[in-house]
Amino acid sequence: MVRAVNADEIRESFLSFFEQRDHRRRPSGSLVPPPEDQTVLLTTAGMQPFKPYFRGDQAPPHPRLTSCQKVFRTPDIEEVGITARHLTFFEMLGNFSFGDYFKQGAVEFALEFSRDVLGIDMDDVWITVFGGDEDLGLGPDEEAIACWRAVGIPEERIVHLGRGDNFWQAGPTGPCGPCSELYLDRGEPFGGADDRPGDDTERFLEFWNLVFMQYELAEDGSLTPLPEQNIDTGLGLDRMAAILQDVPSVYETDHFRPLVALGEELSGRVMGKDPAGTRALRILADHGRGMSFLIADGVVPSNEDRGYVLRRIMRRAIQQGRVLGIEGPFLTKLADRVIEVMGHAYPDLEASREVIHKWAAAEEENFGRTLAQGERLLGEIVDRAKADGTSWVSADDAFKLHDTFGFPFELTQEMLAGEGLSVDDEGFAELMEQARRVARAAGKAEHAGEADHDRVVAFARGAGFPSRFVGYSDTELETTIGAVEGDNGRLLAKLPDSPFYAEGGGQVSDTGTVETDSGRAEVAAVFRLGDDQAVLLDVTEGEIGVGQPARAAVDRETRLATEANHTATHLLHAALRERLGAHVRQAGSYVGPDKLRFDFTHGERLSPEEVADVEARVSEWVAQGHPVEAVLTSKDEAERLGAMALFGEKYGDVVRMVEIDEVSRELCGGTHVFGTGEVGLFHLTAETSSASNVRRIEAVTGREGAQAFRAHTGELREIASILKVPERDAVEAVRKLSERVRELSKKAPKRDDRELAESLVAGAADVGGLKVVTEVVEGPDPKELLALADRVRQTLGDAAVVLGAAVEGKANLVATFAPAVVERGAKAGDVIRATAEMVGGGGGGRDTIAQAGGKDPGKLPEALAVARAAIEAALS
RNA sequence: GGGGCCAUAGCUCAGCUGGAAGAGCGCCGCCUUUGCAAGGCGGAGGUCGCCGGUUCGAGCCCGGCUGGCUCCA
Repeated sequence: MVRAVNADEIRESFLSFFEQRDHRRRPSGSLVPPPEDQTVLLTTAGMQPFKPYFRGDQAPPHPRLTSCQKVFRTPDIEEVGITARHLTFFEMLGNFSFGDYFKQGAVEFALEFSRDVLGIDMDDVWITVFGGDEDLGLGPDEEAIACWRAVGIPEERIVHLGRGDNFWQAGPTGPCGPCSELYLDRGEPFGGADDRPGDDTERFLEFWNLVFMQYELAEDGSLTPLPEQNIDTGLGLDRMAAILQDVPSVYETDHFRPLVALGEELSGRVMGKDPAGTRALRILADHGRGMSFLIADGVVPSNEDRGYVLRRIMRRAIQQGRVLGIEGPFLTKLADRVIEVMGHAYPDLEASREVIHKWAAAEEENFGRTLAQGERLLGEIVDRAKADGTSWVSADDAFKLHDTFGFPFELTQEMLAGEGLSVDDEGFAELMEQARRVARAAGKAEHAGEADHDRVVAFARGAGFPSRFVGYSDTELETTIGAVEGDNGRLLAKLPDSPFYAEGGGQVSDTGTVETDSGRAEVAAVFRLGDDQAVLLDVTEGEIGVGQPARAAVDRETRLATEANHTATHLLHAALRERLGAHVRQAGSYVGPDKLRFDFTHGERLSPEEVADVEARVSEWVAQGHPVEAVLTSKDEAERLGAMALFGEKYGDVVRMVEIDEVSRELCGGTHVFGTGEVGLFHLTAETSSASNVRRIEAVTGREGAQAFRAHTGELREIASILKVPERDAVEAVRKLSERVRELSKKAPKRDDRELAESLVAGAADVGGLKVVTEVVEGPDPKELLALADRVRQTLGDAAVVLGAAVEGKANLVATFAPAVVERGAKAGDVIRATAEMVGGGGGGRDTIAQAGGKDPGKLPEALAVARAAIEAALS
């Protein structure tokens, strides 16, 4: 190797290399994809933020781009720590061409950078190319082969691989193309003499993937050439660092060594000594990075979606910490170490330190509870197994522990081993696979609306002109019907200028009307297509045709209500951050004319005080009448001003920032009122949760708020009038009333049944030396009846007492037998059942005490005669 | 998007085939002790999450709602 290079230098030299070759450098996008991209949970490739450019939805700012992109991949999570190169989180360097240079250019750049900048000996580099595929109807990628040969790679080091390895596609349809990879041959110590790239051995290390996007894959599997050919490449920073630093694994590079060292310091273990410890130390390092970066991008540990991905790596890290024998919490230390190593390259990370600490500590505590519960349950399972004398625990038990209670299987195994027990691993794996299958099958049924969306996109493209949204300033305007297409009795239309807001950023689409000289239509839907849009019209009168001049008008009242809610959403967001802390981040929202719903990251339910404070703060800002203004600015400038970016920041140099003077700045494409005063009455209607660590607030404003206020006032007035107190005293009055009710029911004069009891005692019969009472009494409810029977029996000593009473048209029966009676063969349960039958009911209980009831109180005397007979029969 | 589970005293949880709501810890009072920790005795504390159904009777069975935990996609 020419020289050892640290990872930061590799990153910088890559970006500047391509910058010097007319590529524009772009910062890494968030790990959280923008909301428009529903196809992935997390950013998994360098090209992902550029998807709109690759798809042609949006023009790239420059035909050549280069970036170092944060990516997170979970499919290989099980491999992490076991192999020398698998990671969940890593940085992907890439150069991109949009209709500019193609295979030859990409190959030349890759060669030049590898050889001249990285100093890699090209004699050690092997190339793989797409070798053809019958299903696709494609032969080997001769063009790529020619390119490589042109730069001097000999034929024997160009390996043909199949569709699985060297053909790239993002999904079942869409842009795709062959790819070509660069491998470094590390020689025989790392593998056999016959090994080839693509074999899964350590000898050949893949370090750069060049994707040649040149086809569009249709649903029927056919390929059509793309009008513009694109280049997308990916070079894994950490793998390259391992190569250049001449270390056997990515974990020994300068980006990882300090992280592994932390684990070593905390545990006293050493990487490379034993497989389990090595794996654990590596997992700590990898997951520590992933955790820190995910949280910095606004993800919180949760039971859903990307939050679940985060929770999983956090819990795996905690678990591995236990394997290492680390005492106490350590995730915050791990995060600090990650920030130390990466913070200068990613200032967001440094800025998010406190938030990362908060969630790390919270998750450790949370998982601690889960583990404690699991340990208790497992203890019970162990006790049961020991009592049964088996040495075996069923897969069902272990799976339930994992699936329902979140207790790691690994821990189950370990704890059982400590008790000399074993568990059915295979059965467990099977149950696991079964659960996966079920979940996958269930997930399939989604994506129903996508065909519709595709059709709308096709229509919009076919129209040949974009629709400009002018609704920020104009809600009514003269335009023309640019294009139409029938759609199930409705009309899909495109307006060159449209006042209608298309759903986005949580805000719902506008409603309104479109009128021409020949017809009138209601806007049924507005489709957002990147910066473009299309409207769905319900024609209510006459006809509407292409080319007609038209008047488009937004339903102002609805729009205004929506805008009030949107501005209130920003106020709410600001108030929550102020009151609860900077960890509060928007996690989804709904802004409609009827209400607003705001989801945000926060660990626990809001206390009544917090809710009241937040509500008061928002109302204060409303009353102060702050101006609201939207400004177009650069992303950097917005960031400098401290604007809150929504999750999944959008690319593009120009961003729209909504500024509420002195209160908040947020990047936001929605429409707002001009001043906070227009929000009117802000009223919080609900505080719930939508996933763990995500709270949901619903609120109303303006007219709806006033409506809620009137309703509540009405109710309060009614309460006050019922209580006959002034409104302001209603709460106190209710409190007193409630206390009084409580006192009264407590002190309620217990029926004085002493006399009744005495007379029953006096009337007791003697059956074979035991006292027997079977009587109908007046009045008592079941509880009192029981108390009475108890008193009688206790006075009599060894006695059998059966009492009946009629209450509210029903018969109640109770039997209480002294142990001596039971010993002689009379059981309260049996007697009461026979007795209850007479009154058309049933009953039961224990040998000494039993209850019953029936629907026919008139038959009580006969029933008690039956009881008497039954007791006598049993005792004789 | 799908599955599993939970909700009983301030906390952690028992509660059997439906038949008188419990334990441990915590809290209050008294006793013991030089003090503390601990111990002894006594006590307060409950809408069994909410609504409905089945039943003579529901903490327990059934349905719905709400809240929470958890696994998978």
